[in-house]
Amino acid sequence: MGIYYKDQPRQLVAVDCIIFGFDAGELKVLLIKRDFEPMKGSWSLIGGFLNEQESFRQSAERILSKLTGLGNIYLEQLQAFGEPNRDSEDRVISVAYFALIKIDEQNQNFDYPFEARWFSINEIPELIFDHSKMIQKALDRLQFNARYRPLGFELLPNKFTIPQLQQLYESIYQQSYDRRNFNKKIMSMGLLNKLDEKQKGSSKKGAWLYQFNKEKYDDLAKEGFKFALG
Amino acid sequence: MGIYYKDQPRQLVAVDCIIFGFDAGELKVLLIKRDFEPMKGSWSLIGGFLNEQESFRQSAERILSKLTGLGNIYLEQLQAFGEPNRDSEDRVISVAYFALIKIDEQNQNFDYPFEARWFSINEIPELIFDHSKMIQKALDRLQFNARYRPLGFELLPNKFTIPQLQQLYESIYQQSYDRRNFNKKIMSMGLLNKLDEKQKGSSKKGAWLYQFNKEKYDDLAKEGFKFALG
DNA sequence: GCAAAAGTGTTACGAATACACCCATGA
DNA sequence: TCATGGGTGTATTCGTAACACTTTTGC
Repeated sequence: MGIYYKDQPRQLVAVDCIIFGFDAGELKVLLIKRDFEPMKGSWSLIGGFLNEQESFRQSAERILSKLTGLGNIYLEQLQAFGEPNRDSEDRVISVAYFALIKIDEQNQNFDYPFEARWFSINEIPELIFDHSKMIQKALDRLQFNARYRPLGFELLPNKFTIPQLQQLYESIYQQSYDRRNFNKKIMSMGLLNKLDEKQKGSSKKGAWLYQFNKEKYDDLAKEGFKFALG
Repeated sequence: MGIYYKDQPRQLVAVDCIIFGFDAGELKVLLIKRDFEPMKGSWSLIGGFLNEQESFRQSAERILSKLTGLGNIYLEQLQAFGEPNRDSEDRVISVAYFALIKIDEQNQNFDYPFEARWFSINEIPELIFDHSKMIQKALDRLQFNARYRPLGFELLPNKFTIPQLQQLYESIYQQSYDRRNFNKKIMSMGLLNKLDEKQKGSSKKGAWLYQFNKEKYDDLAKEGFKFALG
């Protein structure tokens, strides 16, 4: 505790998380029904106040891990939101993080007192405060970054098929791509390891499974390789 | 003033500005010798505490306008920095903005009690706290964004020559480009208005002056045009 | 045997690269 | 007249875009 800053104002600081997932061919956002006042019962991003002695990222990880039970999630700071009246109750600065998570059957049991639900990005309900704006900004950032960085793989299961990857990009950019060209492009990067397994279910023929080779990407990136897709 | 958040901790919140400029063929950052404790006399970014009832952007504008006397500057939030011990005195959250300014002869008289100086990005001195990291992040962001958005023009005078624009990109990306190809590329976008004036001084022949046509860019961008340079 | 999704190859076009000479002018 | 930086065109290469048929298999 110092002396030089003692007359400066202090603010409430929160961390809010925009959690993206990909499921059933659609890009989705995880929202909760808020379980505390003000605005209890309204749809909201998940968030919480920053603890003393905790970094923003640690705070985001704590919040995410409490809700989803997952660790090791892709997390990136979006930006800070600080309009003086953004919260109806009192001035609260919010640092927004966006998270990309791999949805699968196992991790759909959220630890939350009220409801927690995935919403397609085309069907976001009305949200409290400036949370809609946060989602919009997060989506802009995801669209901008996923084009030039291999973020998409964070939203797919560890093993995925090319048609899944294509669907993902189509849902991020809300447009469709030619199958042959998409295939050629992603394959020409040499960043996918083909496995000896097929995924059935989505079709009778089944599609080959692949894994993203992060090590290879890191090596190539060091030498100036520029990922581009979408 | 509400009741629901009354037991939450409050933090000191500051805004720091990374000010980029382009001069003498080099990308530069404006730094100050800090005029208050702690770390008085050390090189630092310019910043200040967030006032009550002031947004981050307003705060950044206030800080910038006090130092440079300039308004209407390109400003973009970089991110918030919040490591608990980033400031030696007390916990201070800092929201960093990066600013792109058009350096010219008129605006070199800074209103600052100590020294304020432009440093080439290759010769940044030792800075207080995490300010070096902030500059590094800002530079990464500038490099990433300037490639796909017409940010470069914010660093050039209103009227500029193609060789100046090329030098700017060369200094941002620390590499050189072929004159003919650079020319062709920027011209093919159709975003520059050629003026009927030449700029002498840098050469005997003189180079034609151009202006960036922001309206045209905005129109094209709406229709999906993707700026790419560098 | 047929419906539904997966897989694949070729051609055409446009963008990026590599490269060299002339121009205007001040000294 | 010459040194300095400004301006420009073409050929080649590479990546992107357009396009249709065959394969597998569950029903």
